[in-house]
Amino acid sequence: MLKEERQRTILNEVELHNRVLLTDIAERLDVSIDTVRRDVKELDTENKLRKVHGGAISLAFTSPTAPNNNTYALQEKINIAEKAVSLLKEGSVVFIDGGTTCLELARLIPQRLQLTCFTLSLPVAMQLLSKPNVEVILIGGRISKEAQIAIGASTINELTAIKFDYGFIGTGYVDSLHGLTEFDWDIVQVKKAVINASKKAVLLCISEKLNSQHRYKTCDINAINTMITELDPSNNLLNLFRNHDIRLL
Amino acid sequence: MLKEERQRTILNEVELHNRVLLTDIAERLDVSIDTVRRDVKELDTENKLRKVHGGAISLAFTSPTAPNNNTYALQEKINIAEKAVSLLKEGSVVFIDGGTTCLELARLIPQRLQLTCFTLSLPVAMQLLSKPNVEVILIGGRISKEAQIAIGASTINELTAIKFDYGFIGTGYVDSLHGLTEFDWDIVQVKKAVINASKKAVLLCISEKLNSQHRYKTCDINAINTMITELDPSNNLLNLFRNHDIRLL
DNA sequence: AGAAAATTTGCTGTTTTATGCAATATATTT
DNA sequence: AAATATATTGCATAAAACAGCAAATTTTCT
Repeated sequence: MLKEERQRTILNEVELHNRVLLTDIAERLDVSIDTVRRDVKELDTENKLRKVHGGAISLAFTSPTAPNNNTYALQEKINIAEKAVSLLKEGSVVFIDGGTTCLELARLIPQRLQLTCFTLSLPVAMQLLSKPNVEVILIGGRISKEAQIAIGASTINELTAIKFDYGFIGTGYVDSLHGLTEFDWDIVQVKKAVINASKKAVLLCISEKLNSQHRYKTCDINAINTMITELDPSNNLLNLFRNHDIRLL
Repeated sequence: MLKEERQRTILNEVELHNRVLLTDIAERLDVSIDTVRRDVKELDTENKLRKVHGGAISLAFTSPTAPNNNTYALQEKINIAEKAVSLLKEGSVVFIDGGTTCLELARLIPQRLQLTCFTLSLPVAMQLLSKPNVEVILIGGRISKEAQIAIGASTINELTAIKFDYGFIGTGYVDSLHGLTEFDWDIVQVKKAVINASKKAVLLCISEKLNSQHRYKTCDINAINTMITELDPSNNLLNLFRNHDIRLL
């Protein structure tokens, strides 16, 4: 195995799980601990990760951007984000919504993938700044303090002039019958606009939210092209969604 | 578990609940109390939190000045920001530029002051989110990775439709003769638009930048209404600016 | 292709760091 | 003041980092 490959593997591991142990990775790659240590040292001096006693941690872990350790159900969300990343193709023009799941998606975009990403979300935009090959376009507007995204008429207006290859969106609540719903009216308005502006709308949603609903409706479930949960697509919990014309991932 | 992970967890806990008990966290992390104690001690000397008898508390808890990291010439910038804050009046509609000085201004806006703040800067917008009485409006656009602000035609276009009471701006270089100049052309374009959109343009600038210049020109010094440095307005270094019709603060 | 040079890798012994434990001291509470 | 909880110190152990060296591999050059 080439040094490059090894270092790539280490980096992937770090980006994915925020950390690695030298011993683990040495065993997995079947090289001596010294080699791994040297690799990590190099990657550290290249500022690709941060070497610490016993292993290495992601830069995101230390830097101001996203010290996301208290995200609820982080593992599930990472799982979802990984599936979403697999949809991305070189040169795609995509929209990434706010919320912790979408933030994970932003975080897991591979360094070398060239993309144009639109977003309404401040944290997502911040996260994307660390991706050298991603052009970041923030759609501005009045900022919602809780959701940390742009909302309001001017925002919606801007959205009408764009078409995304994929719109990756989250939702507060989802139900096979009542579709996507939210607690907040303003948020529903921008989400509607996003879905309209997306050739394909991809819903990222942890299974815990399935079969829940709230006051304001964003769209019918049919408006969603692909739905990603942390579950296996064949899981029984998804049966109700299988009837609709939705791709499950 | 790596030491850094542990410390991260402790920090999160502190930031979240403003305090932790050493015994609690030791049990949760399944390490000895000594280890936690040592971690907390380290974090304390790094000024990430404050160690107290039996546990640790958040910095925000002790000092009103938030946990600021490693800004260059921070004290000067705080000084400038404080003067700028004194210009703010209840209900003002202002623009706040990017850069560390302006970020300090955003940070120092009093909690109870009611304002409408426009900005192009992601960090400034994030900072403003913690101000309950500030309406934050982010002007969107293509995001400059280095400057972390929105740039480009659509951004400039949006700026033409607004008038701010005050536009608080920074600059890369300033000179009494050559005016405000920058290293980056795109940035000059948006700054021009901001100055146009401001009834009064207020320049925030540490004295170190006085009498320096660069390639692209933002505006003449006369376009600036008020100039704030960390120096006393009577300081000799400001003599060259006194001739112009500028208010020094 | 084959030799020489440069790089990479694994191994050795040594040094440093991290952690837990116990004894003692200090602070806090009742 | 006594009882309890928390801090400090020194020490022992294990794990990890480091430095130097030699074997193995890759690259470069003829």
